[in-house]
Amino acid sequence: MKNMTHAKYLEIAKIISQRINDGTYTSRLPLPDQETLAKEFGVSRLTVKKALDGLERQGLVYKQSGLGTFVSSNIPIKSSIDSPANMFMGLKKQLGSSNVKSEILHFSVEFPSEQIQKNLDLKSSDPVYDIVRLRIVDDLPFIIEHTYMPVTLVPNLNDEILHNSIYEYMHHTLHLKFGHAYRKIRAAKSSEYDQKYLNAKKDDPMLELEQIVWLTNGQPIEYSTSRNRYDQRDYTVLENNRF
Amino acid sequence: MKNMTHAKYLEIAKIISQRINDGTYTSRLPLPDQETLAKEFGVSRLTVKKALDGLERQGLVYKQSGLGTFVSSNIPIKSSIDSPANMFMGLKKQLGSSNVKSEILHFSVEFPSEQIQKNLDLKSSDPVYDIVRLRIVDDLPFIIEHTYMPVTLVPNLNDEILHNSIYEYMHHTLHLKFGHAYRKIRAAKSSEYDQKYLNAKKDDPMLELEQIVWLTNGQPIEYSTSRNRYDQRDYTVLENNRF
DNA sequence: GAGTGGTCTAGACCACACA
DNA sequence: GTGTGGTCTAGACCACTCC
Repeated sequence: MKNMTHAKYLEIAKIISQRINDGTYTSRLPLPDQETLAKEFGVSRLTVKKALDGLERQGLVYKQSGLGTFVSSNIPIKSSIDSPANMFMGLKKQLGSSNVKSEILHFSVEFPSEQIQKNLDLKSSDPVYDIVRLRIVDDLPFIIEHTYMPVTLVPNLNDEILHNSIYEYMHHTLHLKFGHAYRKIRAAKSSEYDQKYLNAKKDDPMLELEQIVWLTNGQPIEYSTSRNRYDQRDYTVLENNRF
Repeated sequence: MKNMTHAKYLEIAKIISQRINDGTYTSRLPLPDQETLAKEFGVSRLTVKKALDGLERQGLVYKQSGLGTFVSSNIPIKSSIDSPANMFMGLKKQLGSSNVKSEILHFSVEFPSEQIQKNLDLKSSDPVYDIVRLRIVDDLPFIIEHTYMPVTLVPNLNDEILHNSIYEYMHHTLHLKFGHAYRKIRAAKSSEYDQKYLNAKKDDPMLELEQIVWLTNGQPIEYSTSRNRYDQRDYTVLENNRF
């Protein structure tokens, strides 16, 4: 079947990445060559290459023309407060089984300001949600998210969804698919809001993420800023020199 | 010629991205379909697709199966202090024609600490450079970079190179090629160093980038931390939901 | 020379959007 | 149905690395 979601190259990438995880292929050593893998999986060499290209962009392997494909070495500076900046998921999914709750600090529908019109490509007559949530992880205040979304693209948003996961609602109920995002990461001084809800001290630096997220059809779906205390989270980027 | 650096798909991607820049293809409108582009460039459809895949990962276009390929809309929250976190280049190249100078605050060769051994995958007997530079842009202090590099991989480093561009030396003289990097971005309190050299006030937050960079052959080439004042720079990530 | 990954083609079929 | 992008193949040749 040539279905996108069951594409052979995705299956093969999954299998190979499992083999890297379970130690079948080990760090700094070469994988079997592409022809051999193609025979094993009963596909053409190009399909194997496509799988390996993806894994290379994700940093799991690297290739050297004329030599082979190798498993990347482990990353020694990973830590528990690392949070991938290159992901499309809500806090709940990102933190796995952790206990994530949300307190709604503000929830309204408004006509958008000029800046929000620009950021979400809207007319002044297109209403937007204006949402401020305090996300609480393991009963400790963790992050303040201020989110704007067009009402027409995300109908019927309500308190219950806000207390759980907006992302899950968008994906599983509305079947919206995220395409790309532009994220900006900066340091900032703590505001009264930060001090009140995140227990930040007056001279505690804050880490802020500002982003616009687009759907696969090119429409902006979200403009938001998220702030956390400097000692509770950092953002990581895995970058790759491939086209 | 089937040379990597003159690959057809790279040429085509370059031409298409120029056409996006000069307005031949405009925002939110479809490009010619892949078959038409293939005929125009005298290549197979797959080669055109490969070019478009790359441009899509870079956020310049987005594709919709069954509909076409479209030019992404402009990003309305770009600002002058934005600095792409997903790039392999030194300050000089990144800031273009700007006036970048470097003051050497520290330069020594040492045996690596345990942490540095881990970060650069070295033995305790492999010497490393320990470099601290203050980067000055348009005569204003901008960023403090603390860099460790293995001596064997970057021989003959000297004051003159440090005053100019280490990256240029690595690329053009040593012909080293960067493969991937893991970067960590965090907020921090200002240190005495920051206050002395970057004119940070005591309660000014700092933005810190910590990174490991690997060559295309899997060897770690650099471990570094860079700090700037919160009001002088932010990092941006363009992220993409593609494999 | 032998073995590896990189590029490219021509052709085929599938999935999806829209009329 | 028509037109779009997505996947996949078999085969070819090239560039690079090591022996």
